[in-house]
Amino acid sequence: MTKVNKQQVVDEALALLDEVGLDGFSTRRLAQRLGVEQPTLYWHFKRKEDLLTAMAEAALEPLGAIALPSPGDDWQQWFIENYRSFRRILLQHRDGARLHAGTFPNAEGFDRLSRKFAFLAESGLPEQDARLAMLTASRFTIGSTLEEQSHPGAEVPDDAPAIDHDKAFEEGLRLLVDGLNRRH
Amino acid sequence: MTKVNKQQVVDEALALLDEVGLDGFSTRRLAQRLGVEQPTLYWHFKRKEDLLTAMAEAALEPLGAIALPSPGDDWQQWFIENYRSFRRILLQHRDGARLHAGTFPNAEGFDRLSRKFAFLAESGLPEQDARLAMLTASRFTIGSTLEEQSHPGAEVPDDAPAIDHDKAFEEGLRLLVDGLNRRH
DNA sequence: CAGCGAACTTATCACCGATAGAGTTTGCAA
DNA sequence: TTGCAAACTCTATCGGTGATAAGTTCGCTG
Repeated sequence: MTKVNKQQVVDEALALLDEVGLDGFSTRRLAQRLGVEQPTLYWHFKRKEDLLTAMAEAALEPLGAIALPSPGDDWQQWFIENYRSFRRILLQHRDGARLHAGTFPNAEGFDRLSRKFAFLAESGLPEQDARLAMLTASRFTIGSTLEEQSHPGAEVPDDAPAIDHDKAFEEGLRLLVDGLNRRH
Repeated sequence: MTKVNKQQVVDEALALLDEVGLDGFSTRRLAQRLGVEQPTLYWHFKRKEDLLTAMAEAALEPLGAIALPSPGDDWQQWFIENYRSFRRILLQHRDGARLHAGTFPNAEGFDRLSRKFAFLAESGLPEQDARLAMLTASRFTIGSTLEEQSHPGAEVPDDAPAIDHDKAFEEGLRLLVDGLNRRH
């Protein structure tokens, strides 16, 4: 009788996700990986969705290890680097964007969010602009990573515009910052 | 033996989608709605995913009815109105953003896309900026609508920042245009 | 009428998320 | 040390899902 705890379940779940993708992800496969019968998972998580939520939070955890901005920092540089990190973390796991999309920030994430907002405000940005920029950049990032992780199979049908995702994202962020700059 | 054609299937499928959402959408429910047995659908579409693709294209069809820009038009106004329309169409159906995400533009959509791009270029925007702006706005729109259509059930947990989606989208677009303007 | 293909049916598969309820292990208290 | 309760896992089973195979009917064309 192998015993597992929540943390093990979530860790193994993310590993399974990387192997089979979100569509191939099932409680049965996960249970097999853990050397446990499938209904066992339902003791740890009431519904599959709860497990997915825990996975999404765990996947986003590296974001907590990134230093928050300090009052002296250059806000533009920080802004870009912040969403660059966000993107990198979403891309860390297969279907990471889909997994994350439609998730509420937990209490900790909320706190970090308000601190970032305060930093931008202290850097001279009007509150409204700061809030807007963060929301816009966040949605842009999610939209970008989501598209980037879609259709990883079927190659672009021949005509192939072949987007350079890294470049497109960097320049998109730059465009947002330019917009902020125009408003001084 | 009721007979159905592809168009009927897609139409009824979109109606069903609006009722039950993408997660509740099954071939059995759709078949019942059409007065037909479930495997019948597999004569019209080889896989469920093919049906979903057809649905996504049909849902986007109203976009084809929107006039393309004319050489004399104001590019800023057109740009904003274009993505405003895109958003409105994605919001037209329940889970419309999820349905659309990860879809390739078909030949017709591709043609329209290149015409829009040409219009921006003729309006004086550098090609690179035009391409970048369209890509960025598109991903921002998808990210926004996706978030907007998520968690339509569970109310924001109490602290409720209560985002005004319309306003957030409009201002996000404006920010992008401002960024373009800063580059003249 | 004969025949042929398009459209639909019945039957069935393997898999999925989820629940019920009984069994086992663990830790702590009497 | 015994005993009990909580933590954890098991077996068995449910209804639902996407998909396939093989047979049947419809409608047109020769």
